[in-house]
Amino acid sequence: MLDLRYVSENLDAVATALASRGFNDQETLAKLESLASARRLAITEVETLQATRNEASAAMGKIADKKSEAFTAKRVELQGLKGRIKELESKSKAIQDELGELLLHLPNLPHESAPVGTSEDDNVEVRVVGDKPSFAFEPKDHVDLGVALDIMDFERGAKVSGARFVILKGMGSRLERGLLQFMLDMHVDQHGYQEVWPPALVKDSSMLGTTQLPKFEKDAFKIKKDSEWEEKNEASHDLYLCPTGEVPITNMHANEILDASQLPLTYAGYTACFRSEAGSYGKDTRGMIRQHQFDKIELVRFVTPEDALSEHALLTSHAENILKALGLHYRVVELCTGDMGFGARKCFDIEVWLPGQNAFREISSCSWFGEFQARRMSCRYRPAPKAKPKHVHTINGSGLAIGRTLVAILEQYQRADGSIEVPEALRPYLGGRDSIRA
RNA sequence: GGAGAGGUGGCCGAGUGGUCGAAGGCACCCGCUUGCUAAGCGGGCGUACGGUCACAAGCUGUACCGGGGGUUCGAAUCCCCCCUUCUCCGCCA
Repeated sequence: MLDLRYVSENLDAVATALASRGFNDQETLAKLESLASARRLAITEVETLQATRNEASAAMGKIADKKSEAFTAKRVELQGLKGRIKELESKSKAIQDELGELLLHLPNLPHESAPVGTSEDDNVEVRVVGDKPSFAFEPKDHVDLGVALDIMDFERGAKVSGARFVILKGMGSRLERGLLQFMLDMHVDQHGYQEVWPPALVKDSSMLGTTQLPKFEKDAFKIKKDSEWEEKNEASHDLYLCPTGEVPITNMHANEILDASQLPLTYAGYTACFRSEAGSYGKDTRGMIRQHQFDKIELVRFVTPEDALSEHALLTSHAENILKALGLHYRVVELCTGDMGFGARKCFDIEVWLPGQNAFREISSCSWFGEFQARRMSCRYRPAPKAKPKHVHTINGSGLAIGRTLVAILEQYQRADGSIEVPEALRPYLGGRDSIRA
C-alpha cells in the first residue's frame, strides 16, 4: 500500500499519478485527506489522556499503604479516566481502521518511466527476439496437435474436474515435468536463485501482502470449511489456493527486518497455480491457455530501492533466458499505466509467439512493486548497521508459465506430420528424445 | 484426533501485578587498549505512531514482550479466544 504520510502530504501528485492508471475516485481521495487529519487529532487526544493516567498510576504505585484513604481516593478519581480513555481509543482505532481499509484499495503509483496509456493498445513493444517460424504447411494449434499425439485429454479433464482442466498424458506429462526441472535448474545453477518449494495453500494475510486481497478475491479459490469448523475457529484465518508462487514466496519475509548484506535476496520456486477465472467466461476457452490450474516457476527478488530498476531488468532477462534456451520466438512488451497490475510501478510482459493463434501470448509478467508489497506485509531491511529500517523493494515474474511454454513448443516446433521436434536444451529432460510423435 | 509444554528486543535468555522498554549474554557500532591474535576494557545499540521541527538530528509523549479481547488506578506478568512452535500417543502418504 501507499505511504500514508506521503499520500497526505502530496495529495495532488498522488491524484495525478493514480489518474494515469485510470483511478479517478475523487471522493475516496477527499475522504483520505479528512481521515488523515482526523487521525492525528485522535491520536493526540488519546495520548494526552494516557499520559495523565500513567503519571497518576505511577504515583499510586509509590504509596506504600494500599489501604490508606489517600490511595483509595486516588483510585476512585482515576476510575473515571478509564472509561474516557477507552472511548477515545476505540474512536481512534475506528478512524485508523477505516483509513487502513481505504489505503488497501488504492493501487500503486506508476513509475515515471512507465508509458502512459489507458489500455493494452498503448503498451510499448520493447524488443522482439528470434523469428517467426515459417511452415510449408498450415500450422495447427496445440489442441489439435496435443489430442492427435494423445498427450492431452481435455474430455477426461472435464469429466474428472470440470471445464478448464486438462489431463496431460505420456509425453505431455513428461514435457510438463521436464520443463519444470529445466527451468528451475537454469534459474538455480545459472542465475543464482535460491530454490524453494512452497505450500499450495496460503493464508488470507499472505494474499493481502501481495495484493491479491482485498480487491481481487473473486479471482481466487477460497477453501470452504465446514460449519462445525467455522463455529469452532471463528477468528482463525482463511485459506486460499495459491494463485501464483508470488504469494507464498514473497510473504516468506513478511514481518522481518533483513540485513542489507542479504540483498538481493532471490528465490525461484515451482507452484501449481489456481485461478477461478471469474469474469473471463468465453475467453480462451479452447485448450490450455486459460485453465483453473496450471504450473508455474516464479522468480522473486527482494532488493534495495537503489538497485530496483536494474534488478527488474535483470529478472526479466532471466525469464527471457528460458525462452532463448528453448529457441522460442517471443517479444517483450512494457505495459502502460492503464494496463499494469494493481501493485506494479512498472511491468514487462513477455509474450511468446503462438503460430496456432497467429499471435503473441503472455507467458510471463515481470513486475516491480517498489515498496508497495513490502509495506503491506512489513518487510524491511537495515541499509547499514544501526540505520533505520527501510522497506525493501520486491520484484517478481514468471520464469515461466510451464503450460504455456509447452503450448509454444508444440506450436513452434511442429512438423508437417504432426510430430514435434524437441528443443535441444530440453532433450536431457525427456530421456534423450529428439521428437514427440504419436 | 488425544495429552502436555512453549512463543519476550537482530539472536539467545531472565522476568508472575507498580521502581520493566524490559536483567544478562551473543551479534553489531564507536572509542581505548594490546607482541600472543574470532583477545581485553569502556560506552552505545528495538520498532511504530504523535508533538516540536526541515517528513533531519535532538528532545518529548504514546503504544508494542505471538495476535485480539477482558479484569485493574496500573499488565510482559491475571482471565478468555485465536495463531503458531515443540514433545508424546493415535492415524496416515
